[in-house]
Amino acid sequence: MKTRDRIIQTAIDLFNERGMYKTSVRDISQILAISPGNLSYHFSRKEDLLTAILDQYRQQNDQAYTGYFDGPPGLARYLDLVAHLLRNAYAYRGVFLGLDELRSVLGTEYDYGAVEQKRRAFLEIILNDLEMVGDLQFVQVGKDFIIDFLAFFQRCWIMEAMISYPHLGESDLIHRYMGFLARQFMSISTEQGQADLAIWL
Amino acid sequence: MKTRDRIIQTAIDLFNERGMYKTSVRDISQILAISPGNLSYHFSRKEDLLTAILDQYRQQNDQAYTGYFDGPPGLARYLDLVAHLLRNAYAYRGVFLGLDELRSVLGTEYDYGAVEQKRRAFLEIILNDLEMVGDLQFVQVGKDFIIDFLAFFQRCWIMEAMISYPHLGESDLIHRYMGFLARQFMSISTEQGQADLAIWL
DNA sequence: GATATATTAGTACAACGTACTAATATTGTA
DNA sequence: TACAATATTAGTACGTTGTACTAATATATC
Repeated sequence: MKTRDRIIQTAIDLFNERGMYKTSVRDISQILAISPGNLSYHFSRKEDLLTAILDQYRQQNDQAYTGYFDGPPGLARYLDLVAHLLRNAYAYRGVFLGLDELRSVLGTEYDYGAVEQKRRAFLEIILNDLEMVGDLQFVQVGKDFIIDFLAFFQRCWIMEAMISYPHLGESDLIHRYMGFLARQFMSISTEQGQADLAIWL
Repeated sequence: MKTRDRIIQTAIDLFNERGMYKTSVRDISQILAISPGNLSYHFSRKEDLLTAILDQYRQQNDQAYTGYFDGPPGLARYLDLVAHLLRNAYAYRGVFLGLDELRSVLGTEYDYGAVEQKRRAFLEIILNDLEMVGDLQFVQVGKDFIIDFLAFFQRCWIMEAMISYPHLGESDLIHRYMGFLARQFMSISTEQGQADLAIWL
């Protein structure tokens, strides 16, 4: 394993354990038994390390999405996708709690408006498909609202989870928040779709 | 105005402008034209300053709640309360983005589980009242889910707002997120209640 | 096998949070 | 008013942080 990748992995671990602002670059280099200068060579700024971690996270998220789009649409498969995304976010939870530092990275490195647009476009396609196959119906609650809700939910659940339920482990959190999501979907599911919600309720 | 209060106010301003982790105690003391040692006298740790700011925030929030409970229950009045809470959170937005540092303060200084319980108890009372006066009905969507939703929404909206819509000002954000909330309430509002939602849609 | 490049260690520096001491203001009491 | 006790202030010092820099070593390329 290359030093660069070992740095990233160690950083993720420490961020999850202690939080970002309580993890120094010297902590990371000490655990890896390399010099601070070495780490500084691979990531001259701490923000560069953050960017690399975010890239890795996004890549894994994208894989999950393409995996979903490779198969037939269906509420059960979509919920599995979301659960996958939640697990992925949990694996990087330490980074998302560093919102403050994250923001300055996002502001400079990423065109966040574009990312947001892309995410919403995906959601619209998915919801349209689920409507088409007869799992969802948007009569009482509008599609636009559900898109807003899902974007909000996927962005923020991990922060609320770490603040409100810091004692819970991964599986408990996934169960709780998937249950929350499933209850929202109750309001827009057909009888056929509600069968897929059952396992999360 | 006492030095202690001036420090708090300046800190809030700088946190909102630059973010917490880009605001040093020396920045604050320089703006106030006092020595770092003076600031260190009032708040020996930066976390103490954070705690003081959070106390002030909570106090203003509590006032808003008691103001609501002093009057008759009603969906319109409740939405005004929420809008008030959102505006208050916006005023302290810089602090909430410092989630990482915030968490270590919350973990030590506050019994956050208790705060959470209290908030949910308030929400339950409010929703019961609104059901009683005939503004809400929980047929399609359960009351427990709405409580989860509101707790989630109130905790996290400001973070999503600062990430996704950093260019928007206070009134635009309030309008957007109150609209979001109102659309969720559509699913649980009676015809009578829907009249109160109109101004936020 | 020589040269160029990539990687590493070691160190230095400014800025940070914070602790400490000495000086000055303010307050309470006779 | 005068004096003691306390509260507040300024100034400074210390260890840690992110980061930049140089010199040394490993690896790759021809």
